Amino acid sequence: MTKLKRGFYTRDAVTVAQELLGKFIVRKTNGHTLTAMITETEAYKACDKACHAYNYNRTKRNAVMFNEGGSAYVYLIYGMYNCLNVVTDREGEPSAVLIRGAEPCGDEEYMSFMRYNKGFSELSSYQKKNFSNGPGKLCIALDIDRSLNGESLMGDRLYITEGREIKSFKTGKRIGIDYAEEAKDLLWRFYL
DNA sequence: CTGCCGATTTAC
DNA sequence: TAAATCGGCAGA
Repeated sequence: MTKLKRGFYTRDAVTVAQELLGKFIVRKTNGHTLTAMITETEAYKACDKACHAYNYNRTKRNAVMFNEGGSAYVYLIYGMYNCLNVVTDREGEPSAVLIRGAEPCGDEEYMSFMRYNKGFSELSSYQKKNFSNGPGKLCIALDIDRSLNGESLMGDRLYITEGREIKSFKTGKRIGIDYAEEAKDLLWRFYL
């Protein structure tokens, strides 16, 4: 599968969020190549109160969001979970796409041990259903943490490739941002 | 330095 | 339904 190039990422976050559906995340770690198909995304932009870089406010944490599109933004939430984002748009325009969910489709066995410390075939149907259907779960399965913050997606450790052809997708309000006032009703969540 | 709270998950 | 658990950030 072809690795996505810079030009894919240097566009508006909402566009990138929609087009990321069906693409494959590839993560190389400890000699393993883990793969998962993206099934759910959310867009975040500077004009949006739910965004870490709202109003172009720059902090130590969100610094990579100001980069040119094409790197990873990984942050810790609730003190214990990592969330993977894809930085989008041009340099100086802080925006990103949160990867909220993905379906395992390559080296499930290794991912299963990362997540549940047991083989994929031993998982209950409940565990399979909840394998990587949330941002924190996804990062556990793919062995992603803040050491990958700022990592180039054009590199070899973490990147995204062309994927499945998507005929249609659903749209909704973003999750967990009730504090964001008027921005909370934006339909910037996309899923299959 | 203090204190609040979050782009969540899981277990009770 | 609530606990777990800690870094980021604002305000003093």
